[in-house]
Amino acid sequence: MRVKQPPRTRLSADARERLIARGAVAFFCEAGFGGQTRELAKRLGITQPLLYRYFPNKEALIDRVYREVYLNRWDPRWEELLDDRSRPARERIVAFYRDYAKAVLSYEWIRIFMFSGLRGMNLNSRYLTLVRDRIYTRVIRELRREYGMPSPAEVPIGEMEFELMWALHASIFYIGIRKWIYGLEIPENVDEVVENLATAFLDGVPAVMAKALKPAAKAPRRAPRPRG
Amino acid sequence: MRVKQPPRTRLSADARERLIARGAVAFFCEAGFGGQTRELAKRLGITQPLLYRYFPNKEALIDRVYREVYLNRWDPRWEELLDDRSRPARERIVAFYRDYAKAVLSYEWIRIFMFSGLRGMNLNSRYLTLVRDRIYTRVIRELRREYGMPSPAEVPIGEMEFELMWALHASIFYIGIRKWIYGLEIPENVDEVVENLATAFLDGVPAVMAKALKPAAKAPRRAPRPRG
DNA sequence: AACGCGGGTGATCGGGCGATAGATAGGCGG
DNA sequence: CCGCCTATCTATCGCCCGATCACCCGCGTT
Repeated sequence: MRVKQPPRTRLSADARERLIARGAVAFFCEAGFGGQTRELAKRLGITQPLLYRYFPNKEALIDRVYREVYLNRWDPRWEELLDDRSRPARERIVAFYRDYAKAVLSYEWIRIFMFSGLRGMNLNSRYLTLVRDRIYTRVIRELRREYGMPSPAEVPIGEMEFELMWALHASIFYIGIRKWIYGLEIPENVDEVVENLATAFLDGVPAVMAKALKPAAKAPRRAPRPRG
Repeated sequence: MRVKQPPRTRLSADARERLIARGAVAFFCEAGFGGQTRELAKRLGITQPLLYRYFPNKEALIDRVYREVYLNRWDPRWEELLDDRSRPARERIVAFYRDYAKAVLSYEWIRIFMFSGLRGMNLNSRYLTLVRDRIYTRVIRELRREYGMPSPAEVPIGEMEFELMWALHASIFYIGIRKWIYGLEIPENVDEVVENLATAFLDGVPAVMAKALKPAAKAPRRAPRPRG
């Protein structure tokens, strides 16, 4: 006797492809890219060979996952927000990080980001270069302006200033790592924590930046630089 | 004619086991735990079945890697260092983080830590609970003392204080992530960066802690607290 | 010199998993 | 209502990889 199979649902090629792509994101960010195509198919309620009608091989599926996750997450309004000088700089920066945290502190983003990094993709470095060029530079520029310091055009942004930005970025991103990679409990209202981190950063940064902008007041960091 | 094989080197069981264990750490932290036993054997210059003479299966090998990495990294002197009240608290804390960073910012530690987290091991959470209970509490205790605030026995450590510690931890750990997971360039002298992060933290923390210790001065974070 | 213990190897098995090929059936155009 | 297109399925291939087994051989002991 034939066992009653769940009825073979027939979708348009477009719809099915989108379903597979979305399912692949959910699956691979949980199981890692070592996850098996049979398992993915089972979760989608389809047979495994059907995946190969829409994607030539597993690698293409993974590429699609990358594109799905990396591309659809960048909000161009972030840059506008940071540039909008009708609002105080501090307010803009805090608003930005509140928003950025909301976009980035998700199970999918955090895990895919880690998996792709560990896999040796250069997607991470490309993405983070974007963050540095589009966000960090803007924040530093606006902060310098706020505190009456020379603009980046006059005095280029120093390594230590970027490190400060990295530290803020890290303290926010790590909340997601704690939750979705280590499986630790995190505070109920992440929003408040992010806001505190951003404001604490803004309170602490001028002193450090001022110090970094006066390199003369500081011992040269390494001796053997025999230059005229 | 027999091809000259690399001479079958015969070691004592102990020596061989240690060699395999060390090689497994190096191999798996690079390739991930999906790395193949044949590849590991090749790097060790032995045949793959020999692995199974010393370890019953791949999982046991991985367990050994965990033990190798997780256990040998905790320095009990850290706690003594933080407790040593003959030195100023700030100095102790900066010294600790300089040392801790040196221990933790290594290719092996960072990657194994991430891999084991993504694999769903609870080793990470166990380790980090240790860090919280042994380090964070100590740092907060000493800082409170330094700034004339009530001791943890009087006023328990609040969530926001722990979040501050997490932020510092994150900003240091993330340096390793940037380098060994994302493959990004990091500053030449990490020591200086870590020291700056620690001192900036120490400069910024009293204000935030003071605020956190006066919950009355702050709006209750959730409405349903009907108060006069 | 003979022996045997134990470290090391070659050959191979069995299951798992990516990928393919040919059969089947849903649904639209006529 | 027929016929075709194509989305989906069943069956299977071939390789990879963890694991096993039988055998080899160098060294210490007697």
